[in-house]
Amino acid sequence: MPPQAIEQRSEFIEMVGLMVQTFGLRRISGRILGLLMFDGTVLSAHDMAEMLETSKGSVSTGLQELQAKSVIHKISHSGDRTTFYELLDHPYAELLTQSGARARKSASAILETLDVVEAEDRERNYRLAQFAQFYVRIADAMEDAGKRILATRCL
Amino acid sequence: MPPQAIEQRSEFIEMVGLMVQTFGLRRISGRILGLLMFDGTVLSAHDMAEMLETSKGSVSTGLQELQAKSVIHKISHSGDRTTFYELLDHPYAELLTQSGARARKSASAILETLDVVEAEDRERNYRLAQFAQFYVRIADAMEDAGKRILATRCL
DNA sequence: CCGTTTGTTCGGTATTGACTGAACAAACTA
DNA sequence: TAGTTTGTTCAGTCAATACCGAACAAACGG
Repeated sequence: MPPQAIEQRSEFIEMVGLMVQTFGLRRISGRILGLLMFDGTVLSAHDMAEMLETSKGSVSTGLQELQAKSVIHKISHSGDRTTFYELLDHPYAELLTQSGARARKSASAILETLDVVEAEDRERNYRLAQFAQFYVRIADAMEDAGKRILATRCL
Repeated sequence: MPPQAIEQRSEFIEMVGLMVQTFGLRRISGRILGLLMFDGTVLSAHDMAEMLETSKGSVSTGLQELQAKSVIHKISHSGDRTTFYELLDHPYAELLTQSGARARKSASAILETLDVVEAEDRERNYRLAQFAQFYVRIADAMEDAGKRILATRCL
């Protein structure tokens, strides 16, 4: 790989590391994701730690996080004690689904307050309901986006 | 206000404080937002600091943040040196628009990498394009949700 | 002008949480 | 069984950053 390409790869990996933080993922998880996306290979935790110049511990927790979010999964070959990891087919749809679920949870938490509070203040009821609606909209939007990604992917 | 209601109010305020962190807002900003939503009143920075039992400095930066996000705006009455703040009519739509814009920026950053990298690796091109698509979908979804909120609000 | 009230700025502090690395565990080979 | 490779856990460290509060600024009344 020419030095310029190495630079591009490393920049991409770092960029993904920063970007995924929006979804509550660690930077290390994003860097692993970036590595897998850029190289398109199946990799062991050991190799990742070397390639990303980081500790095995960080990689281990990052891999756990990415598995919990259904972004990657394990692969094992018979006669080889190493476990490898690769990107799943629909890595992003799952992220969206989970973000949507979180938003829906926020919405119901607000509605719960609305239930508990005395109903006499109409304006407050309206404000809280609107706020809950806000989160419902986000949840819907996330789930829709997830479905759309699945749909286009299957073409 | 009965002690139970005070407890409910305070719980709601703290909850909003935590929830808005998803949007990259400070906790203090969310607490201010929660206060304005629950009470529905126009408040000065001084009063907020007292009510939230926090420093004036924190409130000041929180108010700046909320103004930057177009969630609240200043109000001044003639013959009164105090500046008050109140919720805007469409506080959440703007948050969504801005989140959408950020997602769109991520998408174009990925596409930029796609441009720079040698085009020979078809599979990589596909993976990166899919990743960019992911962010485009999110951006679209956020903007749609924003528009829908504006639409329902105007009924 | 001085005192008072209101609000901002900014250096210092405290807290959160991601990362490290060493110790441990597990799985395989010789 | 000892040795090697691979991976996880967890206590400790470090860095990022939200918050505090003191000093400052601005706006007004007396």
